[in-house]
Amino acid sequence: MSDLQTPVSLLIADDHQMIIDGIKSMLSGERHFVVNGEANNGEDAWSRIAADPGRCQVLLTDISMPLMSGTELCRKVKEQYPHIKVLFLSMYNSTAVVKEAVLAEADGYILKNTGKDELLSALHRISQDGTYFSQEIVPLLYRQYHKEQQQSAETAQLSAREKEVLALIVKECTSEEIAQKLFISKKTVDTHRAHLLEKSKARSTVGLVRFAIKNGLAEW
Amino acid sequence: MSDLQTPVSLLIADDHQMIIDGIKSMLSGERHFVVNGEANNGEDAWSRIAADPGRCQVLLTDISMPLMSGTELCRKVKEQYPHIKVLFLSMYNSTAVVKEAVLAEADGYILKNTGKDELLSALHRISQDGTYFSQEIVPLLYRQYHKEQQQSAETAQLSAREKEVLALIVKECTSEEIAQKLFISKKTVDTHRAHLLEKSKARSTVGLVRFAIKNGLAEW
DNA sequence: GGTAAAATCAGTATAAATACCGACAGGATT
DNA sequence: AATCCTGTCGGTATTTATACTGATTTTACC
Repeated sequence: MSDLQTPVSLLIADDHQMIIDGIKSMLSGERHFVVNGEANNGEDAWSRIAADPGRCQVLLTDISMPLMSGTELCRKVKEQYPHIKVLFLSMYNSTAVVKEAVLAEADGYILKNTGKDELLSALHRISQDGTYFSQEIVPLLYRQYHKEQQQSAETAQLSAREKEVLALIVKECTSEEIAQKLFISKKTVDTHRAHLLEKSKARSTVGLVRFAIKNGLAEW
Repeated sequence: MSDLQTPVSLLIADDHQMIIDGIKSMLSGERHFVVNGEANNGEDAWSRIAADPGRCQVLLTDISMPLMSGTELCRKVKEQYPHIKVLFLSMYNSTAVVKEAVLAEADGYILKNTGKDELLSALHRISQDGTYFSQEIVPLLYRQYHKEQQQSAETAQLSAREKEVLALIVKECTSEEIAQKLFISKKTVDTHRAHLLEKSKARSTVGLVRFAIKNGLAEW
């Protein structure tokens, strides 16, 4: 994929400029990698890739970003330009988020609280057609893999409708209001709430909100 | 405070190692500043400062960290070692968080989505006995200053007890449970809740949770 | 020593959420 | 054909939260 003469080109997408600048500084001494693009949101990143797909070999992206999330960005990239490798940079190590990333066909996933060395390891592995997942999240993947078809699901896979209801709950809507907005009965909303409580193992609406936040299921 | 011969020594506290490494990389070319200490939580940072107060001239710290928050760390530092400058690095630009920082006698406050240039400007200003607050948060400070004594207070200043109750609400406790934990009547908890709803302008408990998150009033 | 805010508690009433029960239609899967 | 999941509703009952009004004590501050 790359030799010493032609470094691997990177595109960094993160809404925190400090992270971008930090990574650029870290890699400034590296001859194997060169950052030749940056974006502060998913849509911007997508435009840059679409404008010149050959310019970017590895996409280093945050999960939660404005306009377009990292996972959505990843999906689009993998669909259109499967040659581009995607490495996620995330704050969260929750099972659901990791699972989302894997389903989006990510090549790697590292946490922001890891250091320079691990970043370089990840980039090396990924640019050589490998994958790299932080040590902290490997157990999550393992557990996920082995419990996938059990309904125990501490992670819970919510249906589309349930996610819709949850998003409105987080927006401070009452069941009545949600019913009106979705053109369904309040009773149906209650049923969805009950299922959400089960799947998220929450005790109350507050728990649902926490669940939504941790799993990136609501706009913030 | 410093000349070209003796660079300004920095201590960085952030639970995201990547931020620390990023800043170190950014400053590696700078002769004016030298990072000679790092910590991943507030307590660790405090230990390092207490161990050798002369080693650190500027403390660069995150707001939300495990064990001890950045604001608490700042308070202790300013109380014991007022010569140490404190620059906050934060994800949030909410009025309440900024106010907390200012009340803790911070010398500066910059957002993580700002870049290398602004970081250097901030460090220069602060190390020369000045202050530096990100452009984005200046309006917040201004507004805060002028609306301080009005009860309109879109930010709301919660009492210690109210914060205590709010923290438990976010932890999925019911009013009953909160009452038991704080050894007060459920009725009193209800009163606190009512005041919290007023001050936060929330419609329900969900709104309180959002408020707590946005203002960094609950552990996450 | 007065004033203001905070913290405490009570009563009453309504609104909202949760816990159960049961049901049925449609779609996908086996 | 049988099964499972999703989405859709209804009834009933209980628990929790919210909206009022009003009150006392403590604390802090001027």
